[in-house]
Amino acid sequence: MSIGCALELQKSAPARDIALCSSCRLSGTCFPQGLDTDDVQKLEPLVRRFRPIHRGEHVFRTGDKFQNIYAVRSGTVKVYRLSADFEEQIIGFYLPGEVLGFNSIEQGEYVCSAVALETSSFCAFPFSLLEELCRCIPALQHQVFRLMSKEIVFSNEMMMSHCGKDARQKVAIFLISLSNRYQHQGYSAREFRLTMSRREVGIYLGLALETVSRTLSRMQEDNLITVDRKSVIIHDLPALQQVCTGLGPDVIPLIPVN
Amino acid sequence: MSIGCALELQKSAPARDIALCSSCRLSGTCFPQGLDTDDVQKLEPLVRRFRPIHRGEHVFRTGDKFQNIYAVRSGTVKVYRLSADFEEQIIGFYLPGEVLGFNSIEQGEYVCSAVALETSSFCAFPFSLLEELCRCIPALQHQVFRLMSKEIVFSNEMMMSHCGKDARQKVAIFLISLSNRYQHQGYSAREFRLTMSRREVGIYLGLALETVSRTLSRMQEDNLITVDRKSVIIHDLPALQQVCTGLGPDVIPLIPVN
DNA sequence: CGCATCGTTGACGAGTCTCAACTCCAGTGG
DNA sequence: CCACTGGAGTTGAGACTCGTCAACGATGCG
Repeated sequence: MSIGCALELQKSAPARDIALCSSCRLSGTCFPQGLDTDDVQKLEPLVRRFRPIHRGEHVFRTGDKFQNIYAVRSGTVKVYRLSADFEEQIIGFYLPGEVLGFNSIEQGEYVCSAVALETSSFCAFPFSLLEELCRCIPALQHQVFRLMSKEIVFSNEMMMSHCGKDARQKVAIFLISLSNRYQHQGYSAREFRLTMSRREVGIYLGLALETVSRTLSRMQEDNLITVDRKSVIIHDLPALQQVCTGLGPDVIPLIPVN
Repeated sequence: MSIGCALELQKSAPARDIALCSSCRLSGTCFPQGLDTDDVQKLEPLVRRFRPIHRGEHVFRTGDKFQNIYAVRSGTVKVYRLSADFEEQIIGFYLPGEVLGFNSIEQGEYVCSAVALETSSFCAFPFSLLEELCRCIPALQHQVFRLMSKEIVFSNEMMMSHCGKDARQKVAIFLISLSNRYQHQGYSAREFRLTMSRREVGIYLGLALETVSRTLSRMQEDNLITVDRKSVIIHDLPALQQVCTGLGPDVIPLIPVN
């Protein structure tokens, strides 16, 4: 069952003790960002909240009618699709505070599938209502544009981090991306769980799963990180960042990585 | 000189015989798409048009204040930036009818540079005015969302076409992407010019320029294409499409590539 | 407890990068 | 008109990274 159905369920069974946008600690990266209290009040009635879903359950599937933009409240979501030759392709992993579904506006149906990698919860924003509200609240419209712009930038970054980088650089970039994103939501930047499998990391980075495994082991030997199955501890973040650029540890970049 | 300055110039020197949106043959992929005649009339006064720029001239540069979204009227634009280690990274090539600048909304300044690869012309849409107009014209707001959504999808596609593909597949995907995009604007799908250098193709695809050259030569040997310097003729489009998927020529894909 | 899945590690080979030489072409100036 | 020059493109040879295949260990689930 995908969440579309769960959403229907929720309508009849009203949400119990689920935080409102106004008191949500993730509102700094989600739609309410930049809105004043008044405008958040207007946004509130749009939001659909419902029970968490478990690992393996889908938020939506390729071909489902596009209705909602989803904000991750907790957990991790893998967004993927199957290529023409039935290989899984991974578009991205979405962490708490991140928003998914923007890539399906044009088609009018979801162009990919979204599945929970662990128990996860969401807020759903019906897109047609969001569009209407955008016309009344300039700050909301701007925020939607900003979020979509951010998605383009992120996708561009990913694209470029696949170009001309070797396995070690790719894995370092991936770890630092996760670290930054967790930190941004108030989690630890140094210590987190890889909620996805080595295979999934490999697909995402364009590497064989064995290469991912080897690279992580190698980084551990070099005292950059400690890996134990799903858990990762970053010991030397600056060194890891230098790995990304391909610069030696003694070279100081003049242009900061943004 | 970047186009920002050219824009100022244009204000004093009014456009001569430059087509309006209502009569523009590219309006099917640009902002006017889906708007009725009335709404296009309202959009018209926003648009800034000016003289073509030459190869090597910039439309904007990294760090410039973000003001306009640009639509390519003719020519080719390379969008790029420098990485932390001063390597050129190419975000994309933009052809007539395509729209650039969406990735800079969030920062408020251009996060990349855009340079003409041949003599090229543009329409500029001041973004703040566009936002305002979006509140009055629902169809325009929806179109901006659609264009941005499309940009996300395209970037996702690029990302995935770098994953787990070998050089031959990457180059085939690149050629077919160009072919489709030219065809969509009424140009030939079979015959076109590669306005970018082998080096630039290589950077974009994450390959060495020698590999690009070798791959093109190899495709010519296989009678898939003819390459002569910048000119490309595609002889066997279906075969080229099969190269993309990695499927043999005798395997019929059940899911059409969209 | 058995089984399936996930992750690790090793050996080998294919594919691509690097380095280098060479050709071709456009533009420049004599 | 031609020689010169620099850039772009092609092609070859060797080195190296990474993918593939395989075996094995660890973990989690029924």
